[in-house]
Amino acid sequence: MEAMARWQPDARGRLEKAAMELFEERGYERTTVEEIATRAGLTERTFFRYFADKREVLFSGSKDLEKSIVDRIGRAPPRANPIEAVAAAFEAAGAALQDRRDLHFVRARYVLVTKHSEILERELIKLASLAAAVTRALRARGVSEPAASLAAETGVAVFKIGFERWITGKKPQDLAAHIRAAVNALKAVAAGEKTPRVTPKRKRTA
Amino acid sequence: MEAMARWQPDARGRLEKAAMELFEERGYERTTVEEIATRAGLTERTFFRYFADKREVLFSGSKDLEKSIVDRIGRAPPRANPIEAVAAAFEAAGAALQDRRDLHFVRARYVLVTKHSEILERELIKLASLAAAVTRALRARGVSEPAASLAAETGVAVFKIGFERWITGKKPQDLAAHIRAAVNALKAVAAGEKTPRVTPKRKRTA
DNA sequence: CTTCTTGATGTCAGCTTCTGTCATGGCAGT
DNA sequence: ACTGCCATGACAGAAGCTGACATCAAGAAG
Repeated sequence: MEAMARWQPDARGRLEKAAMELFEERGYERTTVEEIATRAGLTERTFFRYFADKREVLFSGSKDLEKSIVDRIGRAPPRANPIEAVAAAFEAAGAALQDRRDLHFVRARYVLVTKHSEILERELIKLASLAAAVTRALRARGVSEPAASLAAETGVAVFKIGFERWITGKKPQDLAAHIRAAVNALKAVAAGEKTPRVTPKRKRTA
Repeated sequence: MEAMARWQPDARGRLEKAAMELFEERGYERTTVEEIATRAGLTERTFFRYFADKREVLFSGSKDLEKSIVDRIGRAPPRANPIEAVAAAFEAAGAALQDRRDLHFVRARYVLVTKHSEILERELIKLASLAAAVTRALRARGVSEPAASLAAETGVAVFKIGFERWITGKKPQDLAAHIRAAVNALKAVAAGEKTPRVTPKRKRTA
């Protein structure tokens, strides 16, 4: 018989799993860190050794995403223009995300982000950190400022919008395709394309 | 003699002033809400009646900024293309900000935002809310999605970058000019301009 | 003038998040 | 067997934030 290890393995993973379960069962705000830790067979104190705060338990994937994107920018053809390099990197990262992550998890997490501004704040700062990393990657390729920052920021914007349209979309289209579409729309907008005539939305009554 | 009013006027303003003073004197983290309230001649509980949380005391101006920008988009010439309308609105708002706000305050606040990720998070969600408002304003003018969102997001990106370059700049140039420059750079980048050859930054040693 | 209502503030108890500090006890290397 | 390591636990406490109720001057209503 295997000797009992002193501790169950993968404390971090157990905490993440327990957290998502409880957030889905009771909602984010009505789940305390103590409950998460207990379900994972640990204590509150240990939770805070793995995660800087309660929200952080939802963001274990963000380092991978950043690394994947930065790496792809580093490997882009030497004289590709910044927008193309960034667009291709985000598109590929989108495809990877779609492949690797459970769709149920991605949806549940998206609901949490949209429903709780506390979590949205964290999401936004992760995206800002991603933009900063992309900026550095572009600078390393010789792109000057402010072009590097602008390409990075617009890349993130395109990713956000593509992701949102993908996850809320009725037909299960490809995330990468949504991102590509957003890039193309951005180019058209930035080129000063005339506003297509469309029925204006009714103004809200103040 | 004037009868003493029961309460000193402008509790909110006193709280904001006390907060900025203490943040400059001791730093953000080492200032408690109780200290802020006491300096303003109030109690902690009253602070939380005026501000949803400790960070919010630094963001009284954000509603004005949003309103100013949305209004200007609403008043742009009827068939202006989205990017131009957005760019003009942000440029004008930048000029207004520069006119109306004390430079010392703007700088001190900028330092706080860059130094404390907690505050940066709040700043970013305010900018996201601004982008959402700009999107709605464009939609009301008949701009379709995703063009409206993209124009709004890039507008915010341009504002951020213009602001940053203005506030950290050596020569006290115009904020509006920085924003205008960022818009132009963005157009060039989005048009797929060739990377200008520039000395690449040294890579960080991992 | 008296009474009533209102609204900004105070008081207090309590929860949750997050941190510092020290204790515990298997496990690995010697 | 000894020893140091290190993931975890235990505990106390600060700070942020909330709900409930009390206070009390300033008008409004009568």
